[in-house]
Amino acid sequence: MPRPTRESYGDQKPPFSYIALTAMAIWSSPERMLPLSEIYRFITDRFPYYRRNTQRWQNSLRHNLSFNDCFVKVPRRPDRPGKGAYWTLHPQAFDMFENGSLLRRRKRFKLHKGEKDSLNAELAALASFNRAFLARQAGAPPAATMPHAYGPAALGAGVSPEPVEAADTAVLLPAGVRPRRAFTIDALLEPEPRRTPSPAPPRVPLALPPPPYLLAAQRYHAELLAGLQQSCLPPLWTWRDTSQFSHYTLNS
DNA sequence: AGGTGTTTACCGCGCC
DNA sequence: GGCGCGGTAAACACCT
Repeated sequence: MPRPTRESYGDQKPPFSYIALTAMAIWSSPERMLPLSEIYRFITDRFPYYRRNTQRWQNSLRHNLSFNDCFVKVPRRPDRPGKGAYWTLHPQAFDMFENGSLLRRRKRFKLHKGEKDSLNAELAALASFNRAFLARQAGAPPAATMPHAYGPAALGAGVSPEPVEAADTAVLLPAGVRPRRAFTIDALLEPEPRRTPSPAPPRVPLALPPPPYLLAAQRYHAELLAGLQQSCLPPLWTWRDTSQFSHYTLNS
């Protein structure tokens, strides 16, 4: 039997779940993260079936994004304003699909409470970090330092979820994870101690050199994403181009 | 206002 | 029959 291709679906419903479709969209993006509108666009571009009844399936898709721990909502960078956050995949969610087949899901991906709490704390901290930068940019009085003192290292996979008390706010942190640097605006504004170039440079070159706090925000964001995604692309998932999604598996 | 995100509830299906 | 998963509907809150 010939292997079905992307094109062969035509107006037929593709055999992929919303989770698989969303994973495809995220995987196929250069930064491995997309805003909701881009996920929609990926799907409607490739699968004509989803150009109809958009309200129905988009509601389902949003439900999946929120409901499944395999999807992680990453706050926008301050220099990329817009509606909604970016969505990416949790690094530990990669064995979700059997042999990389997007048709077969092994098991539902669920984070333990501790892991979920520390991830949420990290992301919430990034969001407030971004807000503080924007406030500074707007000329507001110097924004207070963040109440937490930890960095993106907390996102590493496979860490134990043992809770740790943070400064003035109880924040769950994986034990044994040392913050790369203090999570304060001032600390982040300091020159990088010794670091390779940022893994996620801005796609569009800026006309003017961005102010230091913006660079710091970008750096922090890149660090966080690197922590999230470095384990996202094991050799099994050799990446070529999105045409591979015309097959059922990513690594066939 | 409309898009985005969260949550709850219900149903159908396949598997054990 | 119970359970897990996927799909759908819907209500609601929040944000741009």
